[in-house]
Amino acid sequence: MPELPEVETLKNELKPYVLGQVIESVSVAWENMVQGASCGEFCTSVKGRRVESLSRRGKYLIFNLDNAEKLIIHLRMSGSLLISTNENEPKYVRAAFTFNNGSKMYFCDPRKFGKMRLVKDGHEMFARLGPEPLEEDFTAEVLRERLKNRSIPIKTALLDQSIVAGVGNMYADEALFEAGIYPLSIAGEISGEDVKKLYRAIRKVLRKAIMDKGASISNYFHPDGSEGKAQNSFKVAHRRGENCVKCSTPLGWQKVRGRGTYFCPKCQKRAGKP
DNA sequence: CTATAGACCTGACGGC
DNA sequence: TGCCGTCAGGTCTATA
Repeated sequence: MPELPEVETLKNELKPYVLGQVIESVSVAWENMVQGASCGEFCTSVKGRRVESLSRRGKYLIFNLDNAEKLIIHLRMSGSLLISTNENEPKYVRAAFTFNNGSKMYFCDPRKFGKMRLVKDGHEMFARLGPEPLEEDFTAEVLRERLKNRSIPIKTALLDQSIVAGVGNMYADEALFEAGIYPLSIAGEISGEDVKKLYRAIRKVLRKAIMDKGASISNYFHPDGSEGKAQNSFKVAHRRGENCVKCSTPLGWQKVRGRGTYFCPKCQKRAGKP
């Protein structure tokens, strides 16, 4: 489920359940999801810590703990965090946190790609992440500079977290459609005008998705079991076989560096050199 | 340094 | 029904 809008929504929706709570215990069913320490060390260190605040960096969800350590969770492809206040346990539970009010937070993940780790404050975990696309310091000029001299497809560049943090496969496709840019355009060859369009498109698409509380596809649910509706506004992503909302041309699909890519072959022109 | 396959995992779905 | 191939919202690693 996780791209920036989904993680941002998750952060907001988890707050009422976890802020101020003390983690009484942790159990881990899939040990490979713990990084940076052994499973036992991880559980021992987390136990007894109070959650002071939640934050987000790129697609990482951060639990700021009362001892200045941070519990960092990445949901990767199929992870979700579910809150339960009763005995019902969801499917695919890979780790479970029990809070002092009796509620539980389940880290569910069918594909077992999700990761979590505990880091000290000031850890350089995020050193290589690019700018936050919704922050003020991310400008069209910054984007242009980061795409300069790159000979990779723009679709691939948008997925590179060191260029911009938080954009994933769905919102990369949506942003490129919004900007009218062909996904295989070479990143470094895109004109200044088109980079501006792309910059605006990225922010527009992400903001809209956050207002819609993220996308719920592939059985993803919010912590309380509700669903987001961002997918209902998708114009190209996951719309294989449908027609373009602007020009009615059948949408295209192809793999770009291994990732399924949806686009309109008519509206999205190759940017820069022909 | 940059760029690209491969690896990590499981489930759902379409075709035969 | 079963089997097989493809696809799924991500990122790390090894290799040119």
